[in-house]
Amino acid sequence: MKIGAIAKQTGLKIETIRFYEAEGLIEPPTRSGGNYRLYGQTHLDRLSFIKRSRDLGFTLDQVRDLLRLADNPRGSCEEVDSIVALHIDEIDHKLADLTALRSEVVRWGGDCEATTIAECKVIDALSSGAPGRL
Amino acid sequence: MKIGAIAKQTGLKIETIRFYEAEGLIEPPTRSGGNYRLYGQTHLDRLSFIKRSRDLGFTLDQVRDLLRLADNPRGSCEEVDSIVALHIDEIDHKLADLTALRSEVVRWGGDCEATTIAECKVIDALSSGAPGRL
DNA sequence: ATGAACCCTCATCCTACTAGAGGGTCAAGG
DNA sequence: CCTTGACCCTCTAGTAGGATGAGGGTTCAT
Repeated sequence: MKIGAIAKQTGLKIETIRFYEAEGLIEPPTRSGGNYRLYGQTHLDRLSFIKRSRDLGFTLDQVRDLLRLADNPRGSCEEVDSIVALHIDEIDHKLADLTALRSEVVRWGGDCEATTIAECKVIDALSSGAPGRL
Repeated sequence: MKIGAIAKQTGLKIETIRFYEAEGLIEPPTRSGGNYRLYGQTHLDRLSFIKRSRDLGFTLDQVRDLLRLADNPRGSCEEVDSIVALHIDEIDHKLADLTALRSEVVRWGGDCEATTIAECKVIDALSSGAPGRL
């Protein structure tokens, strides 16, 4: 299959697939007479793996590690578990940060009823370094 | 004050301040005989404004807009309100995404008890496009 | 044979900085 | 007077993870 077809099947963009090839995440596929990339099931599997991992928020470096581990069926899955655990930790941190952030933003700008900038609470808060736990 | 001093006062890095100058977010300051940047209260205020806005998660473009609005005290603060409301929306979306993501990751990797890759649930899920609403 | 749809490479851009090379300035100590 | 160290300068390039566009070639149906 050509790159457009595999892009549709995996849900990746064409450019992204070429980017992954340049990054060494997938093997360069064979080429047709007209120099088109031709993919098979192996590539489809690998690209789907990458797509799913990315959708789950793993970085490309983490995906690289997961691929390396997946390529070695006899290996221990300890390392996989630790990558996942780390990722969950990262997500939890981001969630906490975002939640705190939201309440700050709401607190600062949530019910500004001024009409001009001169009276605007938000601008005021940003300007004066108003009280805040930030 | 020199750039190092204002960096300490604002909590910004020196390079970041120079970057903001190059980006046009602040006026180029006067220079000393030795070509050092010399800042005053105006710069301190503006840089603090930027720092606080960034800490609240506004993009540089949003900060640019907020600065422009803040510079015009007679203007309406409607636009400020809409920037803030939009930002809260964005945060809410990210929160929802991250929450969904977390439960997916936990579901896929939360209690893998395998010892080898061949049996590892996580790798399996990533490889086979296992059930999931993702 | 021509037009549309597809593909190619290569270069540049995006956010918001960060890091490093290679040098200049300035005040204090010896 | 000289050196040392802290500070500053400009300029370039790099980061993640692609997106976008220019300028072309290929394939296939009509």
